[in-house]
Amino acid sequence: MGRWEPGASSRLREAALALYLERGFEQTMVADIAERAGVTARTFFRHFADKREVLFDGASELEELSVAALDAAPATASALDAVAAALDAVAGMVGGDREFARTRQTVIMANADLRERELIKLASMSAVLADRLRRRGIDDAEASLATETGVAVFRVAYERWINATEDHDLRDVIRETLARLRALTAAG
Amino acid sequence: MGRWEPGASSRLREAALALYLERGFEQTMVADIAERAGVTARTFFRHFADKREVLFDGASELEELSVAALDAAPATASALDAVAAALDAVAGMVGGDREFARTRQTVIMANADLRERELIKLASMSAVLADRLRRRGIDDAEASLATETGVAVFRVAYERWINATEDHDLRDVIRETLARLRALTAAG
DNA sequence: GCCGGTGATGTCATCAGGTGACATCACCCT
DNA sequence: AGGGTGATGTCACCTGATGACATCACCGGC
Repeated sequence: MGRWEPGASSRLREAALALYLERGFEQTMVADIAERAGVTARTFFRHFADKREVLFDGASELEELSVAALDAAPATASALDAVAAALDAVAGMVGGDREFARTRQTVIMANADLRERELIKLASMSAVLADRLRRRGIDDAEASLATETGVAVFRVAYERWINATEDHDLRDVIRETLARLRALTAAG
Repeated sequence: MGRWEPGASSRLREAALALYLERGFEQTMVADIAERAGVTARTFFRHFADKREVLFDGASELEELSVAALDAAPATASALDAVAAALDAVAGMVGGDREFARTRQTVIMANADLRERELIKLASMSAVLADRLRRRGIDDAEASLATETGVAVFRVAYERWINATEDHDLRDVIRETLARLRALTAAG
């Protein structure tokens, strides 16, 4: 398209991840990332809304994927089962490369701003999924409760999956965690 | 203490809330807040770590309160019941002034940065509570799952409470929501 | 009653994140 | 060949945030 090396986005993404990992998020300046990617700082902000977004720009695809999976769930499925289907789809996409997930998580967990961003992405997904549940005729509060709970399950499962010594399938960990939740709530 | 009017913190807090409500968070500059409070911008940052924190600085007290409530729960209580006790304590503190909660929520929901901060405060509380559960001998994953789920319940209940036409007791709404969660997970 | 310590504040300088406006240049299409 | 298009560079600027240092009222001891 332009006179420059193509793939500025990917180069910026890689440069940012590498630098965030090497010296930490705060210690990395946008100018550094841009320089390593061979562009100017202004160009960085044309590709990513802010310094954090470079680690989260896959979230919208993930959101679409999860919505599709939820919509594909049978109409007879319970609210929680529909959410489980969505989580399964997300896990299929995120659970492929555990090594990558681990380093990404290392970077994110090392910085509060990045943790905040991670949380709001999940919250956004929860909101979108809840909206789809409502369109299925599910009660307002019940829809929110189902997706918020589902996201809680995902969060716990994801962390377990990342920190486990053995390499399980993320989808299995999610299923186990969901079963555990059922036991937990039944016990009371 | 000083030669100036005392209570700079509260004045800054009030000024900030008022301005965030009047013209929005982003449109409000720290200099404006400081001016309305009769101090300089530099002083604002001595009282609050950043522009958002002025709306969340009660969180640490809330965290301590919740921990105390959880620790006070009987040793025989289930993980979820202990978390419920903590939520009950939190609700007792934030559930007092619904009008204030509503305006505060209006400000927060109008801005993504503020929503992020809100999320991480709850996540932090979840992490702290999970740690206390672990000290009770509760399994690692189970502890996280219980507190994350509890926070999910709180979030949904809080929103319902704020948007309800009638003025219920937040603690009751939480109890109802928790009961609903049990039904939801049992149904699957 | 004076006197130095203390703590909150003011002042100044500076940096980093982020944005708008405009110029530039390769590529494509006609 | 020439104009349109889109990505980039360049420049100016604002705002959030922080460090260093000065200042001044209050407090306790002498």
